[in-house]
Amino acid sequence: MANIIQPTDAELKILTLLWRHGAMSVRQINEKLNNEKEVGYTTTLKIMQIMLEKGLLTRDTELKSHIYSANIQETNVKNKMIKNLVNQVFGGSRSNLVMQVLGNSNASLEEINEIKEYIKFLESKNKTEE
Amino acid sequence: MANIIQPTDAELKILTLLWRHGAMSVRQINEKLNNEKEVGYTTTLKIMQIMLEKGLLTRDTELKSHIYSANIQETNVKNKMIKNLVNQVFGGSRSNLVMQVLGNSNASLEEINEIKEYIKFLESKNKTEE
DNA sequence: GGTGCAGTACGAAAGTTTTCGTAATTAAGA
DNA sequence: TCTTAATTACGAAAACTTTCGTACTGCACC
Repeated sequence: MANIIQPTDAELKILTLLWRHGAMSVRQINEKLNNEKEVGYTTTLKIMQIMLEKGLLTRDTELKSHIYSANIQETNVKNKMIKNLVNQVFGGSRSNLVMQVLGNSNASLEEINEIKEYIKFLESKNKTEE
Repeated sequence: MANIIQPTDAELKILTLLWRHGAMSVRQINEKLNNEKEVGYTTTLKIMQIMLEKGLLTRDTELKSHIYSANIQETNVKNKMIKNLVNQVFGGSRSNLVMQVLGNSNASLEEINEIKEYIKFLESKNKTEE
């Protein structure tokens, strides 16, 4: 399996938009980015061209305005980022991370219930597999 | 409360060593860093001087070789990093992060049990507070 | 065919972080 | 006191990311 590259901040924002909304032109991405923070069109274009080089994106050049797609799996990137965080500051222990999240200040009852449900689901899934 | 600065990668490594092992000289930090990856002594020194300026560290200059301490709480930094990750790629939902961690490949039974225990503890703590 | 508009390509500047060379400083021992 | 070794101070280069200006391209419309 190819090693997952850790995207930069700007790259991550673009990937997130593509994961969420599907393939888009530079113009469309740039407009969405501008909802949060003003950024020039050619800036966005340049970043996306770099991402293309790195293999983070692919594009369809049929039309005049090229259509870009993410070429890296959302789950993989997220897992990679979690792994980095866990290794950097949680001594490699994922449960330490989870406990820090839950223990922190205002983990709502709702969130905790959601997680309990999910654990139940995982456990039932494991049972089935045995 | 003062706004927590997000430390850079190099800064985070140094903070982690100070949190884990307590106050140290630049020489000592540099040696520990070199266990992982070769880095020049003056590089480490420079980073630590910058961290001092930013207020991330304090130092005792009594002795010739200055002794540095972390001046920022481990928990605060970790929470800040979690918050950033959650905002960047989990749409602000902490439970999404937790579920991604748990659901990922090989969350061991042991880890899950650890987390279940912790949730029980949180719930009992809440009950007591009511 | 010429003009204008929207897009792409690309180099280079600006900003940030990391790295390191070199000079200044201090302390200890000959 | 002089020399040496370890340390600190500091500027600047190197590396990486983001930003943008400008030139080039292709197409539609007149």
